[in-house]
Amino acid sequence: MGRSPDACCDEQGLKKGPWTPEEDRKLKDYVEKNGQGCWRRLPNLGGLNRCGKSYRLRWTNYLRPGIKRGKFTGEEERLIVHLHSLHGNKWSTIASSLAGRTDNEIKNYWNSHLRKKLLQMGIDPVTHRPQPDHLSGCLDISLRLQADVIKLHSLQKLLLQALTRATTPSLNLMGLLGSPPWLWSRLLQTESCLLNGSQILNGLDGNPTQQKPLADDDYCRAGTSHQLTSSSMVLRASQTDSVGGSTVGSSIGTLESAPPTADEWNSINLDYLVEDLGYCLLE
DNA sequence: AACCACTTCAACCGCAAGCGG
DNA sequence: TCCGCTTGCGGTTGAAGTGGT
Repeated sequence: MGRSPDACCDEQGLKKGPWTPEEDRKLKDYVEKNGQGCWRRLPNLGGLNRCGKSYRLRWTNYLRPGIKRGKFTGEEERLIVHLHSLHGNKWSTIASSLAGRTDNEIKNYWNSHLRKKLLQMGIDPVTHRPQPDHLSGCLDISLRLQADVIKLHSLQKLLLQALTRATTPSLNLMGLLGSPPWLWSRLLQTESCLLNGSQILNGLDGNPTQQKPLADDDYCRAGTSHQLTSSSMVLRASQTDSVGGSTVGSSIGTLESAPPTADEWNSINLDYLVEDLGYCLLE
């Protein structure tokens, strides 16, 4: 299908390089009068002499109404990371979920900012999974920054909601997160009273729950385990916080634990949830 | 002030999909 | 079905900007 590479790009005499304000004005005037499309057939626009691709790119990435310029918000950043975990480098797909942002802008922002941020967290920006070599470093960072209790509370709430929804029989929470079962089991044991649902813990790893908090020894083992994942990193942070601060308990106590609908459950991406948690800890 | 290294991002390039003749 | 045109997408480039020495 198709044909060999676009011949127009090799044509001689077509202007390249940065657009001048005058060129922008002419292109904008033309599109506003005649509408977009058929870029290849655009006339010279009274002096403009560029490749059709150049017209389209300039219009869609810069001149089109509704383009949002400027710094990405934290919410936009998290959304991009989330969508990238779902769609990979499908920049146009990602851009369709961010009003006013172009695929090119998102791609640039990913390559210059977000990718590095994830690497800094020890998360592989391609797979969105932890890089084993960096896990211990992430632990230190996350624990240092957990002083931001309010932020942590809301994130912890999300995590606990997800755990609550894991009662859905067809799901295997352990398999989804890839965390060592003993770590999950221990965490859930200590949080069960807050969730008021210790029964949901039974059967997750096949072992009956025991109401026993994590010991320091467990943390040490977690920090040195090669199986440790970003999820357990975050869990450790939240666990420490919940043990040390009573306000966490009261906050979590208000959680609604109504069973989710199938759609609600399907919309949950636990990998993203965990990644997002760690991501916010680094903000 | 001059130089260098690094970062950012607008723009380009090659490719592939969609579509019509 | 085939062919060629047009558009859209994702990777890459390089000029401009920034910060450090």
